[in-house]
Amino acid sequence: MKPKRLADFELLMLEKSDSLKTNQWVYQLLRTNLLCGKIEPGLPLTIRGLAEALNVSPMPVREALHRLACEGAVEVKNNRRVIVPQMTVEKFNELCELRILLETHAAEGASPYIREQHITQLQEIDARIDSAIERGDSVNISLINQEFHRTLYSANPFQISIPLIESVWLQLGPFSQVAISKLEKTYIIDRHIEAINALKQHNTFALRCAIEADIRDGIASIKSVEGIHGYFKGNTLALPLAK
Amino acid sequence: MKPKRLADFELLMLEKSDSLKTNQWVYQLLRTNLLCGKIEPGLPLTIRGLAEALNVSPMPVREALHRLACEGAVEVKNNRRVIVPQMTVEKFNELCELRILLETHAAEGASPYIREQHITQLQEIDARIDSAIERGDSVNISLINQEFHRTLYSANPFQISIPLIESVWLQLGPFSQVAISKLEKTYIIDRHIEAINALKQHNTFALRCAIEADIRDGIASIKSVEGIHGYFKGNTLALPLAK
DNA sequence: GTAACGTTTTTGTGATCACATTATTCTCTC
DNA sequence: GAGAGAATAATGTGATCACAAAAACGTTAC
Repeated sequence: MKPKRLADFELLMLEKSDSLKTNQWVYQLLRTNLLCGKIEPGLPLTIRGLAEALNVSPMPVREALHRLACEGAVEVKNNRRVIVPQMTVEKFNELCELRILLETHAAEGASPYIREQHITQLQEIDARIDSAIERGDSVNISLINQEFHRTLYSANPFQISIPLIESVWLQLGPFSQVAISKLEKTYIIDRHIEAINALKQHNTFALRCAIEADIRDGIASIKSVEGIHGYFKGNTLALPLAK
Repeated sequence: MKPKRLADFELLMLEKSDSLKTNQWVYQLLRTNLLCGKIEPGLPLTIRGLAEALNVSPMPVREALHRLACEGAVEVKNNRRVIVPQMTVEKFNELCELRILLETHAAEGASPYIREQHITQLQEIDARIDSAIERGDSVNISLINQEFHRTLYSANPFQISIPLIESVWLQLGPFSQVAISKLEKTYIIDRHIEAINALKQHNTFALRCAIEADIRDGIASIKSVEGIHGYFKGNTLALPLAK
């Protein structure tokens, strides 16, 4: 079997607005594609290859890849090859624990700053998530879900943990998306509503619980995917590609 | 008063070994200087200026600065100017909380993997810290102290929170160092010994407590510095430069 | 047919240049 | 003398080129 190449992949394109610098456009495009699982784990990424695919010079791609490497979204091997990292069971569990640790903390820190406008904003985002679930649009479920969390934590004007949290998301993203896309039916208890209610009451403890439950639900969904173990690295089961 | 310029600063130099790529050398050099407080908060950093000071082309400096920005060590303003970020009271408190959150977690995760060799390694590092305290070498106290923590957490082979922790250190570093250098006498209860004892007994709870106490001691030292409020941004007190 | 070797191609890094944007400095006006 | 505006200098970004290291390929020997 021939190894997959970059050219074989359809990248999700974002149009480039003029206000956006080229390197930021490339960065966001790659980032989104990674989070959506469009670029699958193990695939080697080359500067020139991406530059050609995106019709830009190698320079902005170089910077974007370096930044993604710094955030843990891609992995630079000793050979200075850049690949999308593969997931192991241990890494997955640790990343989940870090999500809970950081996000419950961030939620607690945001709680005192929540105003009416935040509540309505969060409700609006939650409605969009429901709509995406309705359509079975797994990519947008993830993206809008992240928007919900980011909006909540950002209510704290002195927030500085969001970059750390986004780094964890980036490391979990590609794998989660691959797994979730195999899930026919997404059954969801709406923890976001629980969180919003906790915010209304300024009940910090209930908020922490809702956030933790939300994250754990997501983990449980992923773990419920049939044959999930085959998607982890270092497993002898057939990988999806070989099927 | 003329604003300080990059050229006015004596950079702590590191020799460049051949195995090290130029960009990594520049990165580590800048990183160390930031952690040591050699480059003071508020100072604007320019690519060409640093390139000239280090006798390299602008390209490796560009990459190093971008990476540092990604880690939060330097701040890119809207004007695309790069400066060493200034500390606020709120940011400082939040960073300290994050340190405790992440590092107690990392310590707990490392605990089951601790072997005899780790213990002796940690004891050796701790001895070097004592020696640095003896000499009053505040720069090395910080650097070796970080080595202690990093070594401990790295015992866990599935460790992935260290990059996050290092990011927090980088954000705290410049400010802490400036503050600590004003501290004549560093009185230290050796929490590291407490941590090592907890490790020997595989007492995870005691380990968490020792790590948290160690971090809180450091915070208390900084807060005990006379006139510390003057070093925070947005304060009308005279900054050390104007003294 | 398979493994080892040498050649060719590809890749990342560093350097240099061009350009648009932003600071800085100088000059003119009041 | 001080402030507004224009001219000049400096800066970050993107593009292109040169080079060394690494991967991919084809060839040869067994």
